Amino acid sequence: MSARREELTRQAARLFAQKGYHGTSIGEIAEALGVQKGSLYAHIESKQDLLYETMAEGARAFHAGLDAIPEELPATEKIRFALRSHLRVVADQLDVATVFVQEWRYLEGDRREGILAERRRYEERIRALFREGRELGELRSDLDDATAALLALSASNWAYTWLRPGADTDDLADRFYALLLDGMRGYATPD
Amino acid sequence: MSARREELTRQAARLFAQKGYHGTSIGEIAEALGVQKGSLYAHIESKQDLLYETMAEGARAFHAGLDAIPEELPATEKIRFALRSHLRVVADQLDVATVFVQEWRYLEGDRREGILAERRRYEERIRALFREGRELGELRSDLDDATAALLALSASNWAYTWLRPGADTDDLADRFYALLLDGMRGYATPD
DNA sequence: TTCCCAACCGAACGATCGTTAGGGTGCGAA
DNA sequence: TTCGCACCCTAACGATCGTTCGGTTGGGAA
Repeated sequence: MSARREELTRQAARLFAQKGYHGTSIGEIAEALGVQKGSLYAHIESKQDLLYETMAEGARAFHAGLDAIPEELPATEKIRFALRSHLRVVADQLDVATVFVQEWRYLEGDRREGILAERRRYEERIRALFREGRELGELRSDLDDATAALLALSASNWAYTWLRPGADTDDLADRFYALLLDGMRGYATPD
Repeated sequence: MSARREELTRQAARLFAQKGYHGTSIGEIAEALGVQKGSLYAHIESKQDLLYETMAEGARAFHAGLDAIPEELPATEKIRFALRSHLRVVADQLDVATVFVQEWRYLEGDRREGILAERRRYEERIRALFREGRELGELRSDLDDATAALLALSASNWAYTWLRPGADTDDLADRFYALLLDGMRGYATPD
């Protein structure tokens, strides 16, 4: 993929994140590149291509974050690292993450199913961490791990709306982690 | 507001939630009402009107939920009721809530500022509950209430993506509440 | 020096968009 | 019986949309 082509995808992701897929015209993307809109079709076949590529990049980034977590860590540590990874992806690739999280429904055709499958797989990988934590006794035995994963994933998925680039996402993830694991009540944190 | 007019707003909210504001055409809304698209302009002045009214209805519903929480309750109970209220609004008015949460950025003009102010005020009301809980000693004294509110609000705001109408939202809210307050760790729940 | 090819231009295409205008219909109040 | 009004239709408007196409350009490989 040529440098120019990557610049095109980057600008498209930026505009899709800012104004939405349907709210962004091919003309605007071309203008961001300093080019006539017809010229874009030397690089792409359709506007959908740009959406798909941004989504694929998002899926790749989120999964790569989980892949980097050492298998031998305790389940709770894996959860902590998963939170860190997720927030870091959002902060570092805010445009891509924003599009990945909220523009996927405008994907059409076969590609849509593929991306949706990647999204489901990501959620399942997170859920598995909580299940593992419960089964290994690191988390309470009566934990409803589906609800727990839902809570953590929901909070993470919402992050694109308030995370600003440059934030200390590791620290923030650790704060989330501490709240989720030990709770907010006064008596819940023995030292 | 006439019955026909309310039906129009309802259908618009449904389509905006399903296909997005820019992804929904006036023609589609008209078709849902069994009417020619030009006929809609006997009821509205512009497509923006429909978006604004859905947003305003969302703001009203979310705030009304908080208004109904008795002032004399302990802060932690208020938090539990706030979670119940939020999830109930999402489940009962899924279309309106979906639009309120993710289509606000397509609002234009003065109305946009008004709706944004209502969104900020809602977040501030939630944050105040956690602050109150900490100050009254119901929550741990070292609680980072901004982060705590962010965590709870993020999870709630994401609910429109997975909540299905007819779900037992009170039960789900209580499960979220229990996880947030007491944590997921094994030793964190004395009886 | 020739050739290739990625990149872009300029102009146009049909389709669809939100909106407007003028006229019609039927029902409830006066 | 008349009137007003809510509601709808048909037709068209200009604007903008995504996309196509033949032609041009410039720099690196041969």
